[in-house]
Amino acid sequence: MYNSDFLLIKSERIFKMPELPEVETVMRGLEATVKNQSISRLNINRYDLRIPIPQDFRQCLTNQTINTLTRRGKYIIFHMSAGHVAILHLGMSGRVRIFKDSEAYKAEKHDHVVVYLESGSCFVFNDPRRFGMFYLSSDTLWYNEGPFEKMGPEPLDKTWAAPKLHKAIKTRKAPIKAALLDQHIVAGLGNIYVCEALYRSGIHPTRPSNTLTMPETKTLTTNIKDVLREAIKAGGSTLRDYQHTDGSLGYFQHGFAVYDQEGTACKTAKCKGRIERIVQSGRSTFFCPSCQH
DNA sequence: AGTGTCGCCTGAATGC
DNA sequence: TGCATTCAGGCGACAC
Repeated sequence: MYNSDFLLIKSERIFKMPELPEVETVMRGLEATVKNQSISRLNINRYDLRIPIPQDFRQCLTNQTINTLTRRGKYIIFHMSAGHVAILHLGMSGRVRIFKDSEAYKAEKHDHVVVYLESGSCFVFNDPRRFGMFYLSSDTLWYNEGPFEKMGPEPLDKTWAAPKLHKAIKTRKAPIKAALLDQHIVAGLGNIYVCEALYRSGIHPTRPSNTLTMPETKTLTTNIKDVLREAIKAGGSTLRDYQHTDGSLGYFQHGFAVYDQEGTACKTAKCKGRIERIVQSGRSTFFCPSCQH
């Protein structure tokens, strides 16, 4: 049955966790519902996320207006009228559900925060693993606090290009895979898009960061931007689809070239390689040993 | 300061 | 069938 008052923003599969494109998609999906809306009521079902929800969260936000949303790295920033910001991170398993009519809201396991708006809509933050966070800061201070204080540049920013990345990694001995996951070097990348970008660039994930040449770094920055833009585009089309379905679609209708593709044939033309999985600092890395050097 | 490891947490998948 | 084990990983804390 057509169900237009339920919009689901989530990862289709457990291993698809939110990285920059997913967070951007969630933010865009929320925007129309929350922009310039006053919060009439707010339910907090549990405070004990890994980073606890502050005790005054409800009091600080009730009857305040959400002016705008922005994104920084993997965080969504709710800019409130009275100078607060509420900062949301989806962690590993965080999801947001939106109900155009809050009467249609049905509680689910792990619904930690439910925000009711004056329009009659509501949205829900659900996070089974509780690795996410939802906390408060001030509109003038948040940018220089906590995870944002030393956070690296936005990869989709026009000013982020090869020279910046090269400067940041040229003294690093750590594998390029680890460097790209480091939010101090560049913001918003996670395991999936790092694997995909390195694959497209033909760069081996174990390469010490300081061995990347400027041309390789240029290829890498271009591919990082491309892979993120494509994912955001796919997320956007999925969002539109969601409004006419029961939420059975995921963010992406296409798969990944290497991520979770261990043992499959490399998709590069003429390459006879098979995708391998290795573990780097406790995380899976997927790559083609034949065309990544 | 840079680098690596651990713990947090739940649910899906796997093993016996 | 049922119970135990393994695995997934962003981020902060910590050790070296």
